[in-house]
Amino acid sequence: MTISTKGRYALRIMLDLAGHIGETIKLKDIAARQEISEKYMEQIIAVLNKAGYVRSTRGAQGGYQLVKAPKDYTVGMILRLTEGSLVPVECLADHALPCEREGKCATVEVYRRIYAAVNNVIDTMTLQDLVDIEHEKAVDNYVI
Amino acid sequence: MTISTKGRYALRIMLDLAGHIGETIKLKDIAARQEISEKYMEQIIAVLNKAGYVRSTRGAQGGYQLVKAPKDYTVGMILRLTEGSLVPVECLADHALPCEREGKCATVEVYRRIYAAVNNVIDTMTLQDLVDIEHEKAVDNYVI
DNA sequence: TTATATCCTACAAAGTCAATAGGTTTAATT
DNA sequence: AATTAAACCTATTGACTTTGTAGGATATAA
Repeated sequence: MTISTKGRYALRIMLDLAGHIGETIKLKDIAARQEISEKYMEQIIAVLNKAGYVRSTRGAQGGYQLVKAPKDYTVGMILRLTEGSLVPVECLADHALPCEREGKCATVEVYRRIYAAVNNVIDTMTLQDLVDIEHEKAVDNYVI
Repeated sequence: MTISTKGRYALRIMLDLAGHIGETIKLKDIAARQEISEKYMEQIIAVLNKAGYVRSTRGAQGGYQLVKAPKDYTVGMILRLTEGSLVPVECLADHALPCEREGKCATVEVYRRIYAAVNNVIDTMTLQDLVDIEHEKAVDNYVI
């Protein structure tokens, strides 16, 4: 039931960019701030780029920026893109071959509910929510 | 985010036993009904046995039975036992080493909510619920 | 005593994860 | 024009996990 580094890093990359709206940010800087291997991040941001979630500028002084506003990216969009489907069992996937146990399998109801609960969380949180949480945490740190 | 066969098979084994209360059921029969490798099931039911979720009877005419009533086993108990913790990220585990990013990491809030949502589902469903769902499905099949 | 069942441990094939490595292309700067 | 800095692309690899298989040892009913 774990979310892999790929999806988690993707979320942190997007959140980092969301914290620098209007700027073009180099991977090297994100890698330094987030303490993630730059080479590995290249592969992850390539996916975000191809999906049109970020825009890249090549060459010296190049980098990345978000295409849309942070509120326009749900956590679900980012995780699904990078993790693939978040189904707890294969038979719930869109492309799944029909399962012959379907008509009598009671346990699938467990997985349906888990899936719905997870989707509900990730589809109702946006990058902007994470930016806000980050700011609250920064304030907390200052006060304490 | 997938639940492995180990946890899924454990749930099906427990549900199978829940459908035969008062009887001592051989693994061979469960394996046949559930279409799961008997040898693999041995390993899974050994975990359930050691945890005291089932009682075994050795020798000829032996087998397994539930120790308690189906309503007394939550899905969560069974999945956690066989899958291990269901945390979406390691840092949320009980035994986790403190994360140095804790104070500023906003994304962990996503995982906290996912974890809570999953726990809510699996801790509010019992084996008895699954038995009931199975019966409903059987009725549906008859009507159609 | 035989048949039948659980119990135990080792092993292995296949797949996935999490990078690492090494280059190519593009574009700004000098 | 040459240099530098950045994104882009693709292959490979080590470690780990998953999903079983295999082969026997032990216990008990008939």
